[in-house]
Amino acid sequence: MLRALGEGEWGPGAMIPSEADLAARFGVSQGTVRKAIDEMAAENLLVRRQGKGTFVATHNDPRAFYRFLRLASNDGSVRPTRSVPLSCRHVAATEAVAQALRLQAGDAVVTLERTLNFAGENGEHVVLDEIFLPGDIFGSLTLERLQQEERSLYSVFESWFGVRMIRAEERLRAIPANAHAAALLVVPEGAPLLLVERITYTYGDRPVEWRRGFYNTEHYHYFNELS
Amino acid sequence: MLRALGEGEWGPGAMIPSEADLAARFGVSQGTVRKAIDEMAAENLLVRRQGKGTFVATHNDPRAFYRFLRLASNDGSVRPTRSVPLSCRHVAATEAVAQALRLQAGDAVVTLERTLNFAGENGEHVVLDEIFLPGDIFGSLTLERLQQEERSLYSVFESWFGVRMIRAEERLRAIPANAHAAALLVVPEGAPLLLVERITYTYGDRPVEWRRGFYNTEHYHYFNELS
DNA sequence: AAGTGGTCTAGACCACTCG
DNA sequence: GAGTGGTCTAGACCACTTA
Repeated sequence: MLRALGEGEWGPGAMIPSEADLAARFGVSQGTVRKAIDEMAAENLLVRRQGKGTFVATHNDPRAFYRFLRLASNDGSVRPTRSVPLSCRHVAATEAVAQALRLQAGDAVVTLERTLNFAGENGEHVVLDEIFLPGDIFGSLTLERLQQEERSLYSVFESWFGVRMIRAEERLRAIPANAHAAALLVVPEGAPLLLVERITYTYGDRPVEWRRGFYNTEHYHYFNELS
Repeated sequence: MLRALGEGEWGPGAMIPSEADLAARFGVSQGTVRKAIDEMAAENLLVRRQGKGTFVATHNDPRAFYRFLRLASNDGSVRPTRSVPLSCRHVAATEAVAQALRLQAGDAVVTLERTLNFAGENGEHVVLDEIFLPGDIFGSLTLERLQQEERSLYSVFESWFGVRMIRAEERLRAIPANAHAAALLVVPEGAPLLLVERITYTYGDRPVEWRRGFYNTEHYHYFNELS
């Protein structure tokens, strides 16, 4: 019911009409609108704020900056992260990339490399990300533009390309570090790394990002809640 | 409101009173009861079944047998698992165990080792679990009794000790296989393994299990949904 | 004070299950 | 057909935010 509207009518961060207005517009009662909004809020599509209104979820909100980052320090300390872009190239999709992004092999793809840094005594690089994005949307991405950004990648993607990341699926494995990752993460070649493969979806379950993250889990870990 | 009741009044798998009965009992309307039940169902404490009733969640239900197991085959195939108990010893809690289970170092603890097997061509052992349980609850656990069981561990714990696992926190790291794990999982010593540390909680956020799972992620992976 | 979401009510009707 | 959860209504009142 409201899903179709959520896809275009109100931009990220915008306030949607009040429950009473929506009820009148759709010819249902306020309680019904309320329930629909509740469901979308449970899916992190909307954010309610009492006394203010209901807003379209956005990665530009500091509260949601690291919504998809499940990394925490082993000793419980919380440090700010910094993303360091390394490369940004325009290539043709390999079979694997095409399958993940539901493209044809050979289609235009933007591939991006970056490390995640945690501030602190040693300031080590903890994550190396290889990111693949469909070229038809992200074709104008360049390393220079990224290097001038302080915000999170998803925040940038949202501002520049209007792509809101809604949900993601991750697959985790333990693998030996290859030479490239070992050099960037400053670990011996062959050292165990946590490989986090992520496919990120936007509205309509369209995959818009494939990401392979190499995590050095010596001082950090991936956390998860099960219920 | 209903939480206090959920802790003892109705057993696992039992049907709770109808929404109308509960409304009368607490002097609120059916809609309010409904909302409370909705919230508990969202936390997997209750299970609703239209036309039948609302039931207390249980690990004995086939639908929930592997609620906490986030392991899937890389090729998408689904195979039944088999748990092979290896040892069951009564020991004194080390510092690490005591902290995880909120006990004092030296308190009685039951430690259990088992592998998880996936049926199939090769029938390999994919997971080695080291499980630590508070001795005051699980003191009567023995290897012999476990070996005669076909059900999941949590299902057994629920039947034998009345302990329902409600939620869990997991921390994941990549580590090199030690000699013990390498032998049981049939991988070279030092091969990368996924270490999944889990603390499992029962009602009242009481930790009742600490588990260290060593996952061989060559043909399987840990999956997760982010939203 | 006006507008927002948050909670609750009392009742209606529907969809599903089972004897 | 009786009993269950599933959905919806129209309205009341409360808590929070902002001007």
